[in-house]
Amino acid sequence: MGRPTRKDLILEVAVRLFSERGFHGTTIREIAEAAGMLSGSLYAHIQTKEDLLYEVVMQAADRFLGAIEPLVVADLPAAEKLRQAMIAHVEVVAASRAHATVFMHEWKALTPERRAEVAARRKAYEQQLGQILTEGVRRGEFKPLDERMARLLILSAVNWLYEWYDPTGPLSPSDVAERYWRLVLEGLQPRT
Amino acid sequence: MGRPTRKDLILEVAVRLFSERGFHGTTIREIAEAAGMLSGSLYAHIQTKEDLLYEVVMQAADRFLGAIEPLVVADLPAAEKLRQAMIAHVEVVAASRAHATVFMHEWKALTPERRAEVAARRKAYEQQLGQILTEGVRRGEFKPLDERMARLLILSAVNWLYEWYDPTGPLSPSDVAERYWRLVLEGLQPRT
DNA sequence: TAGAGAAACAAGCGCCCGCTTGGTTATCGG
DNA sequence: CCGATAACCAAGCGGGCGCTTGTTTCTCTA
Repeated sequence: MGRPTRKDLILEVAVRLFSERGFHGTTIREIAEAAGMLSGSLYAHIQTKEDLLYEVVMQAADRFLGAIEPLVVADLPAAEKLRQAMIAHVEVVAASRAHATVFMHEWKALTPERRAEVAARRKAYEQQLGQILTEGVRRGEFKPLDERMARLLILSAVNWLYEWYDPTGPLSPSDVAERYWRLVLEGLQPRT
Repeated sequence: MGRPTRKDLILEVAVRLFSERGFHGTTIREIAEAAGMLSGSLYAHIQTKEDLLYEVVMQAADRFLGAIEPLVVADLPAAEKLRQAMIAHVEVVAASRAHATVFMHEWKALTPERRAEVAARRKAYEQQLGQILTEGVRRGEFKPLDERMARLLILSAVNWLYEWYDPTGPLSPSDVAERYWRLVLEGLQPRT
């Protein structure tokens, strides 16, 4: 964790531009200019443009996975695990919204091998979430439910955050997560 | 109506390629080849590459809006309106998954004027959904709730469909919509 | 303060981009 | 079977793309 290197600066600039214009919509010259240099100078720090995308996407994957992994094995009720997992996820989006955007939108621009690598991380994340749900059903904390659809509903909610969540707005990450969590647990219907 | 024109063929090819590789990741020459002609021949039918994107995105917007609009004014309970709106939305995704993908991913590649036009359609759609929710709360069909967050939860679920839903799989559009609808209405928790 | 290593520049290569132009072919009603 | 019209081809323009090469400038330490 030393002070930021030039590479860090370039990655920071790249993730911002990729999130705004997409990978194919961003040129090496634009990245270089935003980093305060000419395009050729970039290549003292990177190999290819796609390497930049790969590093950004893997950084994002690590942040999301790192947020949920310690929770799954914790000794907590499933509903509480779910709550904390959602908070952690929103916090990652809040702290790295550009990363989240690139992670969701641009990973398909990677080469097949790297795309497969990212797909594996995605799957791992989904399985962690699925595990919380399965455990909750087994413990009787959740009703018997369509585990896949419930997982997809929650995943959709958190994966869509990058489209609208503004961390400078009135809702903190835990506000958002708590509200989603309540909605998902209790539903829209009044208790009869 | 009438039989498909060359323009229709080109749009069909374009939406497929845009959905697979993105707008900036697709070249005019690729579209032309997939349509069985050379790149110059395309320009007998279109003005610019971006016009193609615009037409595709507006087609998608019209399909989604056309699916929800007749429902909002119908004389039905709010929960039933919501159910039918979700079914209609999933059916649009099932029938036009490539359109849905381009609509969600590529509209930011449009010029500012056209992007604003699309944003207005999106907002209109969200307002229709919000209206159903507000009405449901007023009628006592839904508990008093955070209307914005409930709207975002449902929107996230249906807007994420293009990422995973396979219309050739075992779940029909109404299967998917019904399951989401039940989850959203009833929540994960067992009735105590 | 000399010199090494990191960082950036200047210039440009080969390629593909979106798009244009001028001419050729296929189709079909009269 | 002629002529109009739509559809397409062949060729290529100007420009921007990702990336390379050879040189210069900056910065820190010995």
